[in-house]
Amino acid sequence: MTTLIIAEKPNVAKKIAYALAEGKPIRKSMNKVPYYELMRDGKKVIVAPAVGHLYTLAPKIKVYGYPIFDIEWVPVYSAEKGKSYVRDYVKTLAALAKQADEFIVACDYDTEGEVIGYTALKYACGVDPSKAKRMKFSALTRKDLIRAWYNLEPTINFGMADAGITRHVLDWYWGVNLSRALSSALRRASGKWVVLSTGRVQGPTLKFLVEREKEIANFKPTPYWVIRMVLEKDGKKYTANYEKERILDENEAKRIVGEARKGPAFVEKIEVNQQQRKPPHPFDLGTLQREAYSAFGYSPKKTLEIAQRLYERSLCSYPRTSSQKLPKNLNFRNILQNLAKMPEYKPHAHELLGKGVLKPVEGKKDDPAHPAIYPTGEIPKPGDLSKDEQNIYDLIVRRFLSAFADPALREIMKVFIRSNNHRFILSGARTLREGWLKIYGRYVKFDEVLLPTFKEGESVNVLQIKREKKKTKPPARYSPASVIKKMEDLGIGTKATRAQILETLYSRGYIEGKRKIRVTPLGMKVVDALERSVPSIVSVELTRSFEEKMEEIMQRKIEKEKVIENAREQLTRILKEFKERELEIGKALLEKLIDNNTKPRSKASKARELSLEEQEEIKAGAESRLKKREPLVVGKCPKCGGDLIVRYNRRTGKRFVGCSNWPNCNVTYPLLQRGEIIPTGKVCPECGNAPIVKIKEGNREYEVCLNMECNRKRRAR
DNA sequence: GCAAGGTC
Repeated sequence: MTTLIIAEKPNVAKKIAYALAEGKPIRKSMNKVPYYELMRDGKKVIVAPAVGHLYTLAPKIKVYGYPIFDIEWVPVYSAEKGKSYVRDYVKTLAALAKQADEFIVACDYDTEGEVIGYTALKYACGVDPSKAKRMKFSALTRKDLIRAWYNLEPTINFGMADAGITRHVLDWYWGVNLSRALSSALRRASGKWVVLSTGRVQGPTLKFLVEREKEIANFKPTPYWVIRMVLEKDGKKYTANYEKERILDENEAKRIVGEARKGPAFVEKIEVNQQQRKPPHPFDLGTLQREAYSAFGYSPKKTLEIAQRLYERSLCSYPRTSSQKLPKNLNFRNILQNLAKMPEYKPHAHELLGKGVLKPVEGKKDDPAHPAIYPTGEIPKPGDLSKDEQNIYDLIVRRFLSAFADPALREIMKVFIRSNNHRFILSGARTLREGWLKIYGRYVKFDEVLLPTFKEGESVNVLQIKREKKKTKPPARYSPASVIKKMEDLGIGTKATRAQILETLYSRGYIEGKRKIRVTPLGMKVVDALERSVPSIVSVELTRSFEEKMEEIMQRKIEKEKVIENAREQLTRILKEFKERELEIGKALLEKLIDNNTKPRSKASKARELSLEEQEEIKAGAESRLKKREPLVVGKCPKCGGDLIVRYNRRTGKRFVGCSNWPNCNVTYPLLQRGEIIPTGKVCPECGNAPIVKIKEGNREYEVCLNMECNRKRRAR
């Protein structure tokens, strides 16, 4: 008797083998694919891995037309580029199956896992899937795996397999046929062949990006006013805000300023509150992707790739997880002791080890197959990690450590200042006890606004009360990180595919912009065309209806053939109409202008907007993020003694030097727009008050006095 | 050449 256990991936095969072996399993390999042999209860057991899906759907007929419904399962290496490594896994499973007379599927217990097991049995092993048993476990611990071994399900879960197969078929029917239809329409109208695509996830994702684009295009800014009080205490200046944050009427703002100016101003009330802030929950993939984006500017795809490399080197746990919880039986103490071998984590790890009880915070989300992402305790050798890997590793380690740390304690202070019949609020905040911020503080930012001590009733030295005109802003553009979040919230795509689907939208030319995503005219028109002809493909409701059907199939309330047949009929109708209107749809895709909802922009404004955004992207670049908080100081202000710093005009993006005490001090100097600015610390000897800066442009360097009226000449260095 | 879903 030999039993073959099929796991979803190599690492899981290893874990199953080690859990079930009496003693140690023997690691062998075939076609460079690792597998394991062991004895259990007098039986020889082989544990071998798949690598995710080994089979995929492909059309039986290789002509590029539509509609196509005649599809079959084929090995992924024959259907997709870059998947040749899968061949070795299929070959290995096929060979091992010949030695076996009992088969057990031990893939993840979900619909995709069931399909992986089903197709592996049927096509790679050449055995009847109904002959196989099922190991069912929700954690990869020895205990769970042994329990699963002794409580084998007599068959695989055919309801789940059918639901999964149906999902594959429906996605293929809708996605491939509509992608072909779009591409064909465009070719009909333009004579050119451009690959267009859409699908159950791409469609709604592009749609919500388009909606945001339209909101921005249609946005009409409305003016409002804010009122501020600048006051002085112990020689320092503070700004208090009027209790009503926005005033929509300028006359009202004027009246309030006039009345408030009459005074007298005094401290009416002081409110001090303390807040405990718990550490953030352990990382699921989506949260790691967002954090890596905001800390380092990495795209979600890049973060997943880096995390996968760390995982392959055993430095962190499996990254494709939606769990925010750490397993209870994980040896936290051991991991902390190992992390303490690295100098940068040593003090933190030691402090936590001294706490006695190690109980991590956890988030709400869970994942049946994997825990949250944590460092395994394996230590990278110095210089082993690239900069990117080092960054992600640090993020994961610090997030893990801080989950065990004490809450931070914050103090929020509000000083209510009354002037005549009006009230202003001066707000302060500070951290009283750092707690987890000591470890993770570099990746989160809490305001530190220190206020001096005020007493209730004391009079306030008001320097100025003024109104400022502001404008409401359009909603912000999506970033790659916020797109992933939105997809999560809508429940479309999976943790493992969202980043990749976003990349597809870029590669189709539907969207552009590294940090602030803009929908291109092509992207706008694709959504417009689909909305008119196939509205369901840009709606999240399609995913919802798939899910309902899958649930019914799992519960054996409906047959998968029936669901597939229904989709086929529905699509046949839709695609027939699409084909009849192909030329018209293709012409609409070609139109130069975006649809009526978005105004065409003038050349000038478009050019300015793009360049501004590009500048913002560069400025907001990951490397400059930390620097941005510390502006470049080029000298002291001759008028008030403040710092002269390099600032950027919000509207034009052009740089200039201004005083850090703005708006109380209005000293500014123009700057050349090109070249690196290097402070010299010198004051101009000619005019005696403006700073001298060095400008470095390529290989040229020269020093200039910032004062335009000064006679000092440029000096080459 | 097309989807979305696993995975190295």
